[in-house]
Amino acid sequence: MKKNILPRPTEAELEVLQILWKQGPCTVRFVNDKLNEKKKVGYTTTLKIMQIMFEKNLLQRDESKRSHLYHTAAKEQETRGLLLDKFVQTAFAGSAAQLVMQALGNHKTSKEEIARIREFLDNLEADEIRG
Amino acid sequence: MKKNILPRPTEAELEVLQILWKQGPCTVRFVNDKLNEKKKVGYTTTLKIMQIMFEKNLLQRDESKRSHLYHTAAKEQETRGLLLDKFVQTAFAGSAAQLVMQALGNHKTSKEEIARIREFLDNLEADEIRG
DNA sequence: ACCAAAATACGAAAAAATTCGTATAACAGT
DNA sequence: ACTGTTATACGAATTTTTTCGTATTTTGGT
Repeated sequence: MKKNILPRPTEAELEVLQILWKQGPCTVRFVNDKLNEKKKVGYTTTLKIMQIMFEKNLLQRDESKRSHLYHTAAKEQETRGLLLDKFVQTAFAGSAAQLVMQALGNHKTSKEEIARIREFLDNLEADEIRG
Repeated sequence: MKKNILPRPTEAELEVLQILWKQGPCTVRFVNDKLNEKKKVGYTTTLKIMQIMFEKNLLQRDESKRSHLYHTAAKEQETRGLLLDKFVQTAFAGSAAQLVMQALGNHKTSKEEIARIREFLDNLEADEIRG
């Protein structure tokens, strides 16, 4: 099966994706309202961004109703992975471990989160040993 | 003391920074050669980018010789931290722990790296308990 | 059927980022 | 001092991304 390689979203596009990830399928109106909670942005601007994302296949939409319902084309994890790869490359010279440590250092991480990360590492190593 | 808030570097600028981080102070020529190991890019293009970075105070330079020697204005860690913050915000909805786990999941991390991350977590928690 | 409200489509302006051409200055070797 | 090489400065073209104005369409209420 052919892996559909989607383009990396721009920053404005990412803001839209965040909303769709959180809320599920939305109308342009809804996304625009959400965006405006953070900064002023015109409706047609948001519309255009989402239309472009549709053309790029970053989004799909249900056109059966008047207000189209948009949803993401790729899984949240997939897109984040794509962005992460690029980011590790360009900002951390390819070293994921470096990034991880800096991330843990900067943002104060709670005990619970640290615990979850530990668990995660356990599983990782377990997998590694198996193959 | 006033914290000098530098702008977030663009992608092209980041490529330059990576080289300077790795090599220390460089001439434009050197940076351009390095860049060309990965992709074709004209000398004056690289020059221009670095001049802009100089104007933005992302870089400083020694002009005493004919070939100016450029070096980064901020510490590697500082810049990475800045980029990381933004990235966590826009791609991981502010959750550093999420980012960490995805980073560890995607890139196969070696046992040694995992061990170092564990140590890091130990220290983190120790610090947390103390203060 | 008509009108106001709200949606999409489209094109293009504006802003940001990247690329490069040309002019000019500095230097090295002869 | 002359000449070719290599550097910087500068401006502008190109490309990418973001923003929005205007036209048109759809719909719901009267």
